[in-house]
Formats: sequence, structure tokens, C-alpha cells
Amino acid sequence: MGDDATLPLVDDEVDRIFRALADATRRDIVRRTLTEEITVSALAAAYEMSFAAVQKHVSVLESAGLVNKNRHGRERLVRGNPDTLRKAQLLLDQYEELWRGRIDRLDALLTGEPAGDPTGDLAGGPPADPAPGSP
Amino acid sequence: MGDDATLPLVDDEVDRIFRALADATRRDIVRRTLTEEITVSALAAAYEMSFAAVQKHVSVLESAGLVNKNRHGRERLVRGNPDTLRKAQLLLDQYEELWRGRIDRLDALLTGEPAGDPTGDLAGGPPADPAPGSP
DNA sequence: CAAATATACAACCGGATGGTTGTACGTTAT
DNA sequence: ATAACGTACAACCATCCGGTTGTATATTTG
Repeated sequence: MGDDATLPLVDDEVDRIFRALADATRRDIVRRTLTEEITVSALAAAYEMSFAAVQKHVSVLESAGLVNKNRHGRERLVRGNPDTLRKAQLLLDQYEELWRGRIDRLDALLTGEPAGDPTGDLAGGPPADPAPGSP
Repeated sequence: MGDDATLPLVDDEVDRIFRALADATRRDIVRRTLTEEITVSALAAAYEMSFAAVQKHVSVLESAGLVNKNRHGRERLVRGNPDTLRKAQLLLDQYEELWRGRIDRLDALLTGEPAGDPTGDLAGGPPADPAPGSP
């Protein structure tokens, strides 16, 4: 019920997730906040960069859905979100399955699409253009 | 002689992997080449961008270790590399484990580090600066 | 209230990215 | 040998990214 971001913009969402994970500082933030809620200040103190920089990293993680920020007084408690992590996990698992030659239909589960592809293709397909008949 | 990229520069390698995966076109290339070898031209024909652009995407994937290029006459056959994919998978699995509260020691397996951290910290730790005692 | 703290946000900058076009080179085919 | 094909690579451009500093706002604390 609550989720409305599962139908058309999967690609963009996945882009953000992986891009957010493509930075050592951000991975470290995820790592930490998965086990405990930490304020942005506390996080910032752990890295050799400005507070604003860490703030930006948290923001990137947040807009990717990898962390949530809950306010507690004047502080913002950052908490890792395992659900989003699991989404990336599923995608990679899917690639693994695909490689093994058995795709099944778990891609439908992954993308939330109810058997959208009549081609039997995997979730996503070509991002922009499916296949020009003949140029 | 063989591999020298397993000890100190893990972070950078992971960066490249996730960054490479943070693009829908590149994910699609990985997806395709996991099940069959395809030439760069054939790949390029599938997307609405120039040949050179696709070439660059393949290059990014290759330098991340996500695909290999084998030459066959004048063509280059692109083949997905499930090993690298599995590396990313392991990292995410590790986060999942961490979230569940049981870290075990599989991080040593992941990073190849023989119990490098006396702190019991997870693989990687803060990328640049561990923890300033108190500035 | 005032001062200190924690955060938010805008502006700016150098470098990386993703795309283009053009050219050169090796390989097949005629 | 020449032409066509597949690829590589350089140059260029707009945009994004990761970092900085500076300023503003809300919340505690004295």
C-alpha cells in the first residue's frame, strides 16, 4: 500500500542506489548506521572532511533510500535502511541467477512488475531504446 | 606477478564496481553479456547512442572487472564476469549480516585481509581517516 | 534573553562523466 | 589491392559530483 515508486522509475531508483554505494565514505556511513542511529555531527567527526560534505553524503544516501533521517530535538539521527540494501542485493542475485542460466520469474518480484514483458526478457531491458528493426 | 590488487586498494575497486553498475545502459550490457558473448557493434546496435558511447560503457565495465573482452578476428566479444558481480554481492550480504547483528568474520574472507583490524571493525572502516582522538 | 549547538542550504570550483564527432588502424571480403 | 567493416582513440562539450566556505535557521542551554 504505501509504496508508489515500484512501477515505472525502477531504473532511476537503482541508479541512485548503486551510485550512492560507489563511494567509500558513503558505504562507511551505511555500514555504521545499520547497527546504530548516529547524528550527522557524530558522523562528520569520523571523517576528514567538512560537516557540509558529510551532510551531502548523507543526503545522497537518503535520496537513494539507503538511510533515513529521524529528528530528535535539534539533531538528526541517521539510520541505515536494510530494505533498500536488500533491493540491490536482489538485483545482483538476479544477475547471478541469470548467469547460471535459470532466470525463473523472480524478476517480477524484484521489479514489482506483474509479468510485464511478453518477450521473456529480464527486468529493465534496454533503458532507452528496445531494438531498432534495421537502421 | 599475477594479482596485486587484493591488499590495499579494495575501496577503489569496489568504487569502480558500484559506479559501473550505477547506469542503466551498463547494467543492461552486463545482463546481456552474462548469458552470451556479444560484439561491441551488436551491443551498440541495441542502444540509441553512438558506437563510441557504448564503447566507453564497455570500457567502464571492463575496468571495473564486470566484463571481459576477447578478440575474435576483427571483433571484440564482450562477456560478463560473474566473479566481480559476486564480489559486490558479498559486500551487500555482509551489510545485511551486519544489520542482523552478527558479523562473524566473513569480512576477512571478503577483503582478503588476514585479521587486519584489531578493533573488530568491519572491512574498510573509514576510508580516509580512522578516528581523530579529539581535535 | 543570549549564546552555543546542530543542521540546512546556497554559491562556488576543479575534476570526473556521459555524450558527441572525427580520424586512424587492423581485419575481412570482393 | 581496394573497399567495407569493427574497433580504438582523441578532442570537445555540457553536466554532474565531491569538496569547500559562508550564511541562515531552529533548538538547547546558561
